[in-house]
Order: sequence, then structure tokens, then C-alpha cells
Amino acid sequence: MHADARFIAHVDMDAFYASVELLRYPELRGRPLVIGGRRRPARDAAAGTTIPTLRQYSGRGVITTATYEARALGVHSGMGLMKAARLAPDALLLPADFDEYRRCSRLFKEAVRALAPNIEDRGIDEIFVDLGDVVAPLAGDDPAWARTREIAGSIQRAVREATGLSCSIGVAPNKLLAKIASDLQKPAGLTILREADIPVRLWPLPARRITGIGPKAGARLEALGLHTIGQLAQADPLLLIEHFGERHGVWMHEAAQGRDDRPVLTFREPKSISRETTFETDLHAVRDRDQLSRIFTDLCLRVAGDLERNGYVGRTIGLKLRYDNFKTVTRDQTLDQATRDARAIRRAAGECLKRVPLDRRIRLLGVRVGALSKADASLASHSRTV
DNA sequence: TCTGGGGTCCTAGGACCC
DNA sequence: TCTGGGGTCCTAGGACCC
Repeated sequence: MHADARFIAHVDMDAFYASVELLRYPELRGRPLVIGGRRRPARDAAAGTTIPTLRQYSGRGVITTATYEARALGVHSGMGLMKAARLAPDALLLPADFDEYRRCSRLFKEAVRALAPNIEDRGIDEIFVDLGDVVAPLAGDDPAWARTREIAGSIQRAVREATGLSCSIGVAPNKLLAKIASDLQKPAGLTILREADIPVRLWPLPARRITGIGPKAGARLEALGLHTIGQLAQADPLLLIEHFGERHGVWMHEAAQGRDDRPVLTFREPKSISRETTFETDLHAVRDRDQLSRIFTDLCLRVAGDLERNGYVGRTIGLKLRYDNFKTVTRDQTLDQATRDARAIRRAAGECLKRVPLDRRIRLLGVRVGALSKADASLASHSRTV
């Protein structure tokens, strides 16, 4: 019965961006701190080394990370900075330094990989780890779960040694449960969630805690009187299918039982590469034509650079535009031949732009290249056909 | 002055082919 | 001439995640 039992860990860095900044500014430890907003304009440099507060910020942007002290004041990631400033005017604010976060990210992943090599990347601050090979000798027995606790503990120590940062780990028979488990005792938590624990530990949680049930689905479940994962597990699958469609409904019901057989994927080819930017102030298609055109060209150059650096070419060129009322439209065009040339991308995206209404002011412009293939493979097939 | 930037996956309709 | 399926590609939008 237990022959197929898996041991999956989810490793989640605690308040990652903010914690990296605290390595640089240890004197800020214990104070509410949020990361977000744009890089400070040069003239502010005159203010010296004083860290600005949310009160002093004006402009667009959202919080990307809040320390636990800041969360206690009611602010959280994704919240607009202006709103956050009203809730916590004295919280400190630092702009994001992605180069440094990426450096720390590499360090933490290398530290884990040295102990357990089967790692699935889930972005800059979290990974899944298949502990199967590491635990294998006693798989299925209770001592095996005791062994996973030891392994998870050594992963936490290795990450702290490599980076000075703490992480929370959940270990479970699958990715769904491991992800939920890692969140149960943050920060620096270590939570084992076994199949037998599902009724007591999973079912009381809100349905929203299932990764994949977001704001919309969560609200619709609430409207059906389904608040907890347990209620979702006990619901009639036909009711869920009726409201969410065959596929989504069945998935929700399975997830609520704690069932998930997705494998840990150590590598995936990217599907698309994109760049987008939100303007400081909304731009007008005609009045700000020159400025828009410069930004547009720059986005194409950056996407082309990303393609080049990563060795891909793409056949579908896409444009994204967000109006001042936050409505977003996209257009795309598939070319005969894959490209990574900035001018070709600019030309195709320019065609897309002609198919979009330009009667409102614009707050965001984005360029995407999809239908990717490896650059060398494509060039090889090209030379064969020529 | 509400609402960043980089992604994935799903759906659904139309074109087109067999 | 009418009816009908299946499969694939393309496009647009939306939900969701980190």
C-alpha cells in the first residue's frame, strides 16, 4: 500500500526580500519594513542614509514583501503603497534590489541541492524537493517520516549557513499538501503533514489556502456556503462541476481530499518571455506619442536581449496595454519564422498596436514573445530548409 | 494619485483540413 | 447537396501564482 508513498518538501523563504535587506541593515531588525516602489530618484540621495517611511512615498507601486512586524499593522504584499501608507505611515520602505535577491536565491537553492538534488524551481523564493531518494531505505514506515524531519532540519540549517536567512518547510506525500504545510508555522517552521493528518489539520483551513483557489473562486465558494477545505471535501462533486466546470470542479474536490499526483519537475522549457512597464503617470496615445514610442522600442530591445541571453527565438509576438481604468487588452500575431530580432519584434508588435483602441489614456505597455524554441535548434532547421 | 512585473494554464470561438 | 465529426492552429481574455 505504501510502496508508492512520496516524500515531498516545500521550502519557502521567510519574508524573502525584506529578510535580504535586513542582512544589509541589521539595525532595522524588529521594525516594520516593506519592500516596494520605484528606485529612489537621485535627488533623494541627499537625504543621506536615512531610510524613508511609507508616509514620505508618493507614486505608483505595490508592496512586494512586508516583514512580520509590518504585517501586524495590516499591510501585506500586493497592497498599493498609497493605501499601505495610510495604514502604516511610519513603516520603513526600501525599493527592491532584484540582483541581490537573485544572488541569495541561487545560494539557498545550491545549499538545498547539495543535500537533495531533485528540486523544482517555483520562483525566486521557493522550491519543491523530492526527498524520495534521500528517505528511500525506510519508505512507508513511520521511521521514514522521522527521518524526513531530520532531513528538513538539516536543509534549514544549510540554508541559514549559506545565506543567513530562515525558511519554512512543509513535508507531505504531495506538492499540494507540502505547500500548505510550509505555511502553517511560519517563520522558521517545520511541519510534517501526513495523510492521516488531513481531517484534523487540512480540513479546518479556509478553502483559499489551496493553491489554485484564488479571490474569484474563493468568493464563489463562500457564496455556496463552502468556507473550509473540509466543507469542500464533503460537497457534492456535481455541485462543484455545475459551478466551476468539469475539469476545475473535479480538481477542487480532489484537492480538498488532499490528493495530488503532480510530479516534481526538475526542468521546464519556458513558454514565453515578456517585458512590461507601468508609467509614472498615464500617457496619451497622441499627445505623448514620442515618449510612448521610445518606451515601446525599449521594451522590444529588452525582450530581444532576454531571448538572446537565454538562447531562444519566438514565433508569436504579443502586445499588452492597460488603460487608465485598469482594463487590459492584448493582441498577438504569429510570424512565419521565429525571431529574436528587436526590429522584427517591434514591427510585429507595432502591427498589433494598430488593432487596439487608443481612445483612453494608457498606464501600462508590455511586449511578449511566445511559441519559443531553442535558438540553435531553430537555426539548424532553418539552414536545412534554405 | 488604489491596483508591479514576470510568468502559466484554461476556455472558447473561428479558420481550416481531413 | 446536406450533414457531421475530429484535430490543429490562432487569437483574446481571465484566473491564478510568486
